[in-house]
Amino acid sequence: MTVRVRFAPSPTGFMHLGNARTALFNWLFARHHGGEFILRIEDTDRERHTEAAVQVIYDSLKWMGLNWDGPVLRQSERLAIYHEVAEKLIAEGKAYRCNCTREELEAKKEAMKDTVNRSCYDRTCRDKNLGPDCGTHVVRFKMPLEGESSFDDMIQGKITKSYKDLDDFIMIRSDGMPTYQFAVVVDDLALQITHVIRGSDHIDNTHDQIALYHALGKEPPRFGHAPRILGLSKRKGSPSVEYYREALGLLPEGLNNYIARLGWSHGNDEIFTMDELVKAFDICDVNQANGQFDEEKLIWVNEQQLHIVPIEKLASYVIPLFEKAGIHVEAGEWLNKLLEMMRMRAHNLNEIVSGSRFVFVAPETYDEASVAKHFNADTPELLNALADELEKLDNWDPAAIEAMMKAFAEARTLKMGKVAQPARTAIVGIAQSPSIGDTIWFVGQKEACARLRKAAEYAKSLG
RNA sequence: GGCGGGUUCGUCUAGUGGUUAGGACGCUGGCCUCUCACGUCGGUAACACGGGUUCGAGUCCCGUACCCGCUGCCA
Repeated sequence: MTVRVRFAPSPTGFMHLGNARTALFNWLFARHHGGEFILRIEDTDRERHTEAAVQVIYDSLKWMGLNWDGPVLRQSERLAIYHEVAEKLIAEGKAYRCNCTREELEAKKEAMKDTVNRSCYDRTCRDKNLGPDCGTHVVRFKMPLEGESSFDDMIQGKITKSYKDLDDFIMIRSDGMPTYQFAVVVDDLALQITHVIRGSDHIDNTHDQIALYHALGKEPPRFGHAPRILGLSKRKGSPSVEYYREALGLLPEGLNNYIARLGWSHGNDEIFTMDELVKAFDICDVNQANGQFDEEKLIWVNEQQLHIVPIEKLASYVIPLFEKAGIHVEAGEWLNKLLEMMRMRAHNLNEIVSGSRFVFVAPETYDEASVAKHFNADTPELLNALADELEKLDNWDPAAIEAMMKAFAEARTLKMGKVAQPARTAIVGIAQSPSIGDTIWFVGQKEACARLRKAAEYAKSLG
């Protein structure tokens, strides 16, 4: 039997990190077992979903690299099937029509308020055998009254619940739309889903769903309920893939790696490529306990991925960000070299762009602290002399530039820092940049000399 | 309230009856060094609590506390 799993989000307009992890776990499970990963849009709540919201799901999944198999299923397009199944269950006495009004239900609930178990519908209509002509009505599932429901969760272990705590839940609403609880079973059956991996907030629903499978004479799939991610408040904007991607300059590999490790582990391993994740992922190794989201660690994991992704891939991530910053770059050897230089000192994609800016744009101002620390009365002469030397250099190469500067410093009995730091400030605008040879090399001979001379003028103006 | 789950450093976690309770993030000290970083070597800090079972319990059982979820004609 080939493994078939699905990710079934409802289109809310953004991809919540918790949902993203559910998608990842499903995808990893499918790829690990050579199975299929199906995408289904849960849009039975017609008020809430829009096409733009559906597009967000596609975009986020694509960015994360979680490609799905086959066509996307839309619940809203399958109304007829739900009714067919509901009618069949009614005919078999396994479901029934209920014309209790919302007001009546509300009143009953209010009356039951102080009783021991106030959570269930009182089953007024259960044995009335109401026909389709009973007015406005819903269709309810006829839950067994005695015994207990139990299933072996791939993550949580054995979970048991007594039928007396289970409700005659609604399958079809009075407006004819199926409820999630009902549609999910019909759809998972139609898609021949073998394993359902979802958030632990669905644990209690599972008993209802299994009862439905039994009523339909079908074998339920295996379930795996992943713990929740805590601490994703809306405080900093919506806790979504889109938000963190931009705010933190994430690589998909970084997000995936972090999110996978939150609630799942593989010995002491921390950093995984996507291939390694697929190989190592086992749903049984997922934790039962909820986990606290830790942005600091996300940042660190992302940084580690920044260090190891193939350089061409890194280039493809970063080129659009450069464009956005008004800097045009093209893929190629030169860009790769720049990225190799920057990736180790940047913590994320955004910092690669901001840290590389000096290569393309001359500083307009000089950082105050850097000037205070590295510029003095000798600086104009020093920078001009250095520019002279640089101009004479006919071997334009980072190592040669550095060697020249070392010799330059030595000739003046200065330490390297006394030359490199003023030069760096002059060229970058701040005394922080990659190694001085690389820094100058990337700026280019002519431009570097110009910046040195310009800074010399500036230093002179300081008096 | 009822029901279902959970509980190892601040955080993510390893651990499946005998360990100096390990790793990672963070924080912190040193080294490296032309700066910023990277890296590297150290330090910091945990078995929620109370009862059992056992020669021996973070590991098994029970209770308490706390946390999460469900209790919708939301998904």
